[in-house]
Amino acid sequence: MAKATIDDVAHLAGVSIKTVSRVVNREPNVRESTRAKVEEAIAKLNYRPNQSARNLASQHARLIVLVYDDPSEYELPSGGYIIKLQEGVLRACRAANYELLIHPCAGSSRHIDDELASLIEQVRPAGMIVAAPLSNMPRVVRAIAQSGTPMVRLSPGDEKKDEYAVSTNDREICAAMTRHLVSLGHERIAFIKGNTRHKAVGMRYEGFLDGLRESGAMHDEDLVVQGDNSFGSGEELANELLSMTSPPTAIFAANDDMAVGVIRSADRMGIRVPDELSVAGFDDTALAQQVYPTLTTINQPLAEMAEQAALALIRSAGDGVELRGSKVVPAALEIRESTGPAADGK
Amino acid sequence: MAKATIDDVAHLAGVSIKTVSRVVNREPNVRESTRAKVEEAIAKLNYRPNQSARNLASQHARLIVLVYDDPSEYELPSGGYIIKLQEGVLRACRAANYELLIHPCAGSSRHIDDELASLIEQVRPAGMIVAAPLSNMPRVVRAIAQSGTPMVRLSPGDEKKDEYAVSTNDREICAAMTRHLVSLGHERIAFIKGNTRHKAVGMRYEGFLDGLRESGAMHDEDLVVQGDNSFGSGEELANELLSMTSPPTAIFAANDDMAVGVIRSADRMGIRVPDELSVAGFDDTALAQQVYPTLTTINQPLAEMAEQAALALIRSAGDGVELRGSKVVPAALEIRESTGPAADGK
DNA sequence: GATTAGGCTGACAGCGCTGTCAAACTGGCG
DNA sequence: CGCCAGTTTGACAGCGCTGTCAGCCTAATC
Repeated sequence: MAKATIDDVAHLAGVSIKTVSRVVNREPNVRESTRAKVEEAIAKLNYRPNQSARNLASQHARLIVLVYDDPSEYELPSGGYIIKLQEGVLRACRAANYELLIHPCAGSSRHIDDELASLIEQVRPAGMIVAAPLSNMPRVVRAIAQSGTPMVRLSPGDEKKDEYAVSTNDREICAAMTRHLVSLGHERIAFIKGNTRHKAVGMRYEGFLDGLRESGAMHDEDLVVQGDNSFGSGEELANELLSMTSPPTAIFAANDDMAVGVIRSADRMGIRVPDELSVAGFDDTALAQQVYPTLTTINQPLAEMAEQAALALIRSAGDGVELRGSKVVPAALEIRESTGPAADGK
Repeated sequence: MAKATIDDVAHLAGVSIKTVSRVVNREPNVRESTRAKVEEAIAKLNYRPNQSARNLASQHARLIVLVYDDPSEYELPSGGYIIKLQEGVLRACRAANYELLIHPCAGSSRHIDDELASLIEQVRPAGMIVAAPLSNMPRVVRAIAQSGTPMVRLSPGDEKKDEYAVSTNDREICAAMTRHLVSLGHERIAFIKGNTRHKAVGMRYEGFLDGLRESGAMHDEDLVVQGDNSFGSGEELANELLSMTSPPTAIFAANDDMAVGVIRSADRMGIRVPDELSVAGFDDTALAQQVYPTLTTINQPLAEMAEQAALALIRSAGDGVELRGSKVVPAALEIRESTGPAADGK
């Protein structure tokens, strides 16, 4: 019942441990008949290589680390963002038989670089995936880069040539959403900006401006307000916007939580959505389909992005080719009930 | 710049590597002056022990594995359940300098025991935390137990004496919620049962019955329906319940998602909550505070439960004492806007 | 001063695997 | 048949740490 080691397998198959190692690692130059013998022995003994030993000998673990800003500190309790990232990474890991270590850490901490260096030296992962907003922080990126561990940044907002990054087309898709609102007849469209810790979130506002420009719509500075990504801020800012003498007929929020806050505010003020007010968000969180009316939003392909990141890391660990360049996974509009034609006669 | 090893430290401090190992592992029997010398050397070289080597030598990793049923298969996209579990485990890990490996797996898979055995043999974690509903599955529990890895089960519903489990008082707290509804004057209270994959969820219905009995209220079988934990099922079942000739004045759903479905249904049917209908849920997900009206629910202390589980595992890894018995972390009522006095004259 | 218990330290053998390198074998060709 | 290049295999030295055990040193005791 004691777990079999490579020696047991070698013995049973009548070969050296090195040959067993070759078979296990699918290395070339093993005769077919030998391979078969070894595989039979492996099956018979139910042998499974000890990762720690492999890691020690090969200097890196079959492990991917996902680091992200500790959500308990500031973020929405929904955690949908993180779950989706994990889901994508796990999809890639499962196929390649890698495991996933998650390591949220306080982006604001002064010792974050030390913490990461320590983590890396301790587990020596095959690669690190750094989620926004950590991926925007030079100290974080530098700490990992210095260790020589392959890294891919998610939505960094500022790709450098010598690194690999995966992002989405925040700006373009927000322009598209804006054009959609304009095409519904909205002339006074408000925008609630998000927390700019995520640089990509900043791009959403740029996209909004692009969309206005592209569709020849008016831009009113008074209709742009600054939120903090929270449900509460959306609610509060909507209260203000909707109390204006000439209120907007559509509100586009930089994320779903704020958009849902807007709907809640409208609900309390007796303003019907979408009849009197159109609301659009960004993220397509679970919430978007659970509110009433369901929220028109933008589906950020977080899981796919994370999967691409993991895939790149695994590939690079396999062939040793250095990561470089970047990849854009496009987002998509999700038109639901919360947007509709602008009210007439306004 | 090459990473320092234990030999480098031993050399610099003028002691043997074993002594360095003692200092690093806080073992007793090291003279204070020696300890200081070693610590100085460690600091100077910025030495960090290589986990893989430690793992290999000590036969287990400073790693806790959290396994749960793969949510992408059937569960709500919110993932709040998982995030909370992770949060709790991470809290404990951070303090003890452990890392967290997450491993969702398909509970329905025929090879799940093999998958887990393989995982365990490969990473040799210090312990495993098994979340519901996996923690109810004999095959899963047996596979882990056989490996000899310390394990704690979360909400297993059926503690065995020789294992450690952490759960909450589902039944008692549901009785309390029911009494609360009765005390508000409700006489026709419906209950939407949840998916019984989670045995603990089954206890919620028992608690409902207890509460009815304890407060001397009537029990009407027709008001008990079977949901599947999803938002959609809550909505659908509420449609039916509220269309009855003598509809309930309160609906208690076995989880928040279904409760929110109920609110949505009422909203669509023009039934005011809580004026005409009280709604209660269970879980206190993020959603509960974001719906309108905010949802009265039960705060299941998932993060605390997970933290206790991890703490127990870490403790056991430290002192080698076997885990045994079980721990109950009590839940709490969260009374919000969705419940109120029963409508008069009904 | 001799003896002894106990605190402190170090030598050394692994843990189970991979990487390196040399040896053995193979088949094709002159 | 001998030779060569290419393929297949194995011996062995680590990877960096922990566990075991023996030895040393100290101080307390008689």
